[in-house]
Amino acid sequence: MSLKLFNTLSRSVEEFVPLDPAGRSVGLYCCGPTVYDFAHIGNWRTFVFSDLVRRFLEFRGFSVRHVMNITDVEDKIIRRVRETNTSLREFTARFERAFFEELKSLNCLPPHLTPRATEHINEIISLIEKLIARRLAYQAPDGSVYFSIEKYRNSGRSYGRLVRLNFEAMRPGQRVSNDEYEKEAVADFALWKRRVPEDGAVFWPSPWDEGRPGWHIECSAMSMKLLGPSFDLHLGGEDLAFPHHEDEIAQSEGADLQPPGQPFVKHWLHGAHLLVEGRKMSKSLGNYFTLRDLVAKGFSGREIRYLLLTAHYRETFNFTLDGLQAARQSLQRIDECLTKLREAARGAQAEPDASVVGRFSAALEDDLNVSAAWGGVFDWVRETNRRLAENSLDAVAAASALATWARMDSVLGVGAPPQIDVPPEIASLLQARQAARQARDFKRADALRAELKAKGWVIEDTPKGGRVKRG
RNA sequence: GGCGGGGUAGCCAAGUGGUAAGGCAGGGCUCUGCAAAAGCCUCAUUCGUCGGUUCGAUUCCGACCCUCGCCUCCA
Repeated sequence: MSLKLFNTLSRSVEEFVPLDPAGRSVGLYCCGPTVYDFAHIGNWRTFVFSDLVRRFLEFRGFSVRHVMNITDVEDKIIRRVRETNTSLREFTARFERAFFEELKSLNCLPPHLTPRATEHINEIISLIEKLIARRLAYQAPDGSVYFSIEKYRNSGRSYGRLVRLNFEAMRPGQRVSNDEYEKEAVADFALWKRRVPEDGAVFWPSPWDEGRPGWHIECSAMSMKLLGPSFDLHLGGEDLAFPHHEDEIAQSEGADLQPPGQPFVKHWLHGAHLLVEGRKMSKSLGNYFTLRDLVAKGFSGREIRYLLLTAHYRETFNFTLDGLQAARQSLQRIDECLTKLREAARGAQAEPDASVVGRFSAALEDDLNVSAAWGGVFDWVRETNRRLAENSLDAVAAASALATWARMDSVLGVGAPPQIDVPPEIASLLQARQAARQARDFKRADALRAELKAKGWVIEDTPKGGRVKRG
């Protein structure tokens, strides 16, 4: 079965066919963090979604080159650098480090390349030079360089392909008036912002005035440098479709570096936003969570990842603390099954169950229908538990089930439960209780049970004897 | 004003022109000395409202109600 993905360009689900004639290599670019603060749960939804795309492509046998930019120069960053009286690098390094740590705690595979905007100033400048040479960009009297959307449209290109734009009906928002530059048209956007005193030490020399890159240009410069002028997949949150991605297309295709007839990006994917506790996330509503906020509430990256992966990426998802609690229970159900399988497998090796993996894969091939994929996972868990309960799984069958999980989890990335070693002290208490029960000394047995519980271990009595697990 | 998502059980969430996946919670049961834990079973005559098309609509069409988002800070 072929892989189908929604493409924002066509607003329809399309078969994914890589540009690589061999059909094997895939270039994947995701808009990464702007490192001015800790990423919030909405940001993380997008990054977990990107990770799902990357993992599933690899699952399907593609060789993926995954690039994620780090935007480390931008208005908010500069303002905070000024306010905190630090250097740009010192300021951004802190959030960049936190970002990668948190990315890891959500079990997202690290992108192969994570270029920083500040380390690609030369590429940015040369891209702007190309646009000026093609007369699509101009230096305004204020010294900044802008991209002219009108000239771009007049050159036969279309602007507004990701979102339907009605230029006539466009009601200039308040933000436009806040953004007072001397550009020729309101819709024009900055490629290079001339240095102003508030920028402090944050500026670079350029063929124009000293200054810094505009917001969108770094993604064009870095993605084309690392993936080529035309590549397969570009991902980001839905809000980035306009203007960020629209402007990226304009800059990148305006520079005309693509082979004839080939687009800058073949396939655009946008992840929907999330609501938190049914409301749009905002600091004043108290429903603005960073990853560390949730960790402080006792939730693990694994639980958060699971919850973020339960809903389809194009649907607005309602992220709640109750949902996180439910996620914990759901994972426990999987963990129990896996733990029992490990006992039953006794280290045997076997191949995955092709029909279970096939159903799982088919669900994701259908525009990443992760909910349907989980449906298959839980049907499989139930069936496995049933066979485990009736003792009809031999070691090889159990090993096959474990291999089945491993295969699916290579995409899901929620992992197997950690193998818990029972300390000798606990094991001997358990043994003592078993002996007491055998001797029908229930008073002592109950006392030992209470003692174990006090030490944080819960006894699970089964027909085959007792087990303990962390309570 | 323009454009685009949504409204499916107590909560979260798939899905289909032919009678509603899955998870959590709830209920029942099994196991047990009693518990706990775990497991199994069960849980929507119905998919925002009203019309239309159809043998048949939750699904297609129309209208309406509600809700969320984008329209140059944004994941």
